[in-house]
This record gives sequence, structure tokens and C-alpha cells, in this order.
Amino acid sequence: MAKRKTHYWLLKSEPNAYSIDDLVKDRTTHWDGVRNYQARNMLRDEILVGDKVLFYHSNADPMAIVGTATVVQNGYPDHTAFDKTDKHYDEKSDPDNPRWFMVDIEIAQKFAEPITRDMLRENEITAGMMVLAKGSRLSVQPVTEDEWKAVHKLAKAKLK
DNA sequence: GCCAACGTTGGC
DNA sequence: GCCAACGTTGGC
Repeated sequence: MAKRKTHYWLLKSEPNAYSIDDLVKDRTTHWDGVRNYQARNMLRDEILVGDKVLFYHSNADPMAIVGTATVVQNGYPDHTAFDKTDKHYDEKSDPDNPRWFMVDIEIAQKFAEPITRDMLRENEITAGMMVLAKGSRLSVQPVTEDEWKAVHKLAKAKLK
């Protein structure tokens, strides 16, 4: 069976809602509540088991990449859209024709120190990351292999 | 708290 | 199909 090349992604979360520490505690989670079509398409079609994820804290102090995770379940319907009591309930998502999707991820590592936006901006490679672009609101973003590696170098450098 | 950027909605 | 109004995101 031909093996697909690993793809890399960045997932944003407000730590108030779900933080890296929550993921460390839970080990795995389903990435529910995404209600944006571009992000939905990636969750449904492009993000596959074995892909690697940068975990980013938005609207936080500090705003930073705080760890990594691995995708352990391909896209499947986001059941929180069917739950009237859920914050992300969407009456237009039909269980027979779901509108929203999610993947499952598992903690890989929590960085010893957060990789802040300033740190990302100062590095030649990570300075080009989508998450730094003005007005970048997409909560699921593709990351290049070079960016992935550069973030890890920053994480190691930070340990010194 | 402010507000620019962006996505969605709905009238026409 | 256009686009103004509106709501949300998210950095600062």
C-alpha cells in the first residue's frame, strides 16, 4: 500500500476553551466546533491519520505554539452540530448529510516553553507562516515541512 | 477594550 | 450575482 507523505498543520485553540494542558491530561481529543468551510474541507478531506499538528494558543497570554499532536482519526461528522444543547449546535447540519467535520488528535509533546509570535517572526523560515499573516483567522492551517522543522529547532533552542 | 479583517446572510 | 449589514475572530 502506497504510503502518503505526512502533512503538517496548525490548529488554533483559545486556551480558555481547550488548552495544551487539557490535551496533556486527556491524551486524545476530538477537534470539534470548527464552523468554517475552508477549515471544514481540510478536516474532512486533507488531514489524515499520521499527520502532524502544531497546537497554537490564540487570544491568550502568550499567543504561541505550545506543543504538538498527531492525527489519530480521519475526518468524521462533528456530532456537536446535532446537539441542541451544545454551543456549536447548527440546525442546518443534518446527521444524514453532515455539514461539519472533525478529526481526533493525540498529544505528542508539550513544549518546555511556548514559541511566541515574536520568536516566530524573528526566524527566517517561520516568519512566513500563515498564522502570522495579518487578518489570518483560519483556525486550521497548512504548515510546510520546513516550517515544522524550524518550529522544532526553536523549541530546542529555547531549552538552553 | 478597540478595531481591522474576514466570512456569512439576506435583500434586491 | 451584487453588496451592505452584521457577527466573529483575534492581534494589539
